[in-house]
Amino acid sequence: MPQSKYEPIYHAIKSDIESKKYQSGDFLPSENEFAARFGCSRNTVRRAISILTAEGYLLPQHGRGVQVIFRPEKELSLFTIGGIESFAEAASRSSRKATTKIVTFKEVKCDQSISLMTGFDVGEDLYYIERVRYLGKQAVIYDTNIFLISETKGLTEEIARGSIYRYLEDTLGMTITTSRRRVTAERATERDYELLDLGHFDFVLTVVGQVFNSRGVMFEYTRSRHVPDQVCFAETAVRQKV
Amino acid sequence: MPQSKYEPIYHAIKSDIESKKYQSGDFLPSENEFAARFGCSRNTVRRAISILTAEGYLLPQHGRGVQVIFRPEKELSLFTIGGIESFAEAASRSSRKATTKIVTFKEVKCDQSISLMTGFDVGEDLYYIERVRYLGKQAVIYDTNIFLISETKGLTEEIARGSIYRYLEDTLGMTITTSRRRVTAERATERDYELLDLGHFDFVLTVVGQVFNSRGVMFEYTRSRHVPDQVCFAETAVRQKV
DNA sequence: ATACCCAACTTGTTTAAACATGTCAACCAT
DNA sequence: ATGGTTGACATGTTTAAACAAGTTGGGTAT
Repeated sequence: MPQSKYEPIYHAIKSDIESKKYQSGDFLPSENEFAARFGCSRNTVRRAISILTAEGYLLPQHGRGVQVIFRPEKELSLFTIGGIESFAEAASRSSRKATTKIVTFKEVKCDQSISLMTGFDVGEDLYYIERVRYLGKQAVIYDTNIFLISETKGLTEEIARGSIYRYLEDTLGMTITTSRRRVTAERATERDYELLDLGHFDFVLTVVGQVFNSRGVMFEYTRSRHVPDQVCFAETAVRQKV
Repeated sequence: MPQSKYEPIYHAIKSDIESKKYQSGDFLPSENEFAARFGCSRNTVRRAISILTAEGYLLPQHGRGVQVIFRPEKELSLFTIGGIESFAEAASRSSRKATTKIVTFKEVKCDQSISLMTGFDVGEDLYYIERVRYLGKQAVIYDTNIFLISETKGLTEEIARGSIYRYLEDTLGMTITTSRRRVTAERATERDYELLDLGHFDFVLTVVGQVFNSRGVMFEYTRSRHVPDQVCFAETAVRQKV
C-alpha cells in the first residue's frame, strides 16, 4: 500500500538492478531522465536513489552519474545487519523450514541485576521468554527475549511460538522503529550445549540488542546465541561525509 | 572545512545530545524553531535530523516531535558496524596505545583461488599484506589486506605500518565510500595462535569486507580476525518503511 | 600532435511553498 | 463527569527553482 511516490520508484530501480537490467559497473540513467520517465520531480528520484545508496546498491559520483555496485551474494547469509527482521522473515530466504520451541515463558519483576543488563527500570513488570530456533532439524539459535509488559500486553506462549513481532505490529498496532545491537563471540555455556546443536563448536556468536517502538519506548531486550557456521551477519557501510 | 550548511547543524545537535543538554527521552525543539535559530530552511534542519536518526540518536514521531533516544554505551566497543573507520581511528577512542606490526608485504598476481575469494579479476596485480594490531602489549587483530595495485600505486611497507587509509585519502586523493562486510565466528587456526594473544580462547571473530572507492572500483579486500573479548561490533538499525 | 578552454552534461545543496497527515489539549455540548 | 469536535502545531511528502561544483569530450589555437 504505497502512499508515497518515492517508494515504487525505489522498488522499480531495485528490481531492475536485481534482475540485472542494470548491471554492476553500469551507470544509471540521469536523475533528470528518471524524473521525466517516472513523472515526478528530480528530488523524488533522488530520495529513492539515496535509500539504495545506503543499502549498498548504488554509488552516486559527483559530475559523472550514479553507478550500480550491487553484486549478488554468493553465500547466503541468514541475517542482515542494518535491517530489522524476524527469524521467520530471515528464514524465508533459506530453503530449510523454520520452527520455534518455547523453553521458558514467565513473568518477572525487574530487579537490580536485570536492570543493569537490560536497561529496564527496577520494578517494571516483564515477560521473560527463552526460545530455541530450528532450521530443519538443527537448533541454530537460542534466544532470550525480555519484554516490557506495559507495552506488550497479552503476549502468550502460543504467540511466542509463532511471530511475536507480527502480534505486536498487527494486533497491538505497535510500530518497531529502531534497534541497537552488539555482536561478539563467546565461549559456549552448559546451557548452550544443552539447547543448541553446536556440533564440534565450543563457542557461539552472540547478539544483544535493545528495540524501540515508535513512541520512543525501549520495550524489548534481546540476547541471541547463534551456532557459528549457520549464521553470518552482512552489512553495508557508507563513509560519512561529515 | 564545512562547505555545507547542514553539517554544522548536525554537529551542533549531536554535541548537545552527547553533552546531555538534550537527554534521552526529551523532545527536541521543533524543526521550525531550529530553522529560525540556525537561520536556515526547514529542509536543511530535516537533513541534519535524518542523519542523526540513521545513527540512532533521534526518533522523529509524526505529529509529536523529535525524541532523543541516544544513550551512552556503558562498555566501550572498539568498532562500530555501520561506519568505516581505520584501526587508528577506532583505537583513539580507547585508552590503550595502538601499534601495528607487518607480517607480510608482497606483490602477487590474482589467480583463480584468490579471485574466487576476493572478487578481483584473474591476472590483476595485487598487494598482499598481513598485519597484526596491538592494543598496548596484546595482539588483538590479525588483518589480511589485499589491494588492487592499479588503484593504490606506491603503497609501501612503511606506509602499511601506519595508516594505509590516510595514505590513500591524503596522498593519492582517493575517497573511500562504501564497504560491504560479513561478520562471523570461526575456530582459531594455527596461524591465529601464532600471531594473536588469544589467551584461553580457541576461536576468533572474523570480518571479511570489500571496499569501494568513489569511482566505483572495488580496490580492497579485507579479512580481519579478532580476539573475541577485545572486540565487539555495535550498530543501530532503523526499520525500513518501504 | 598537444595543450587548453569551454559548453554541456552530471550530481550536490539550499530555499520556499503547499499540502497531507498524525497528535494533543482546550473547549463545548451533552 | 464525559465524549466529541476543533484548531494549533508537529512531522512527512512533493514540487520547482536556482545555483554550486565535478566530469567529459570536442573544438580551437598553438
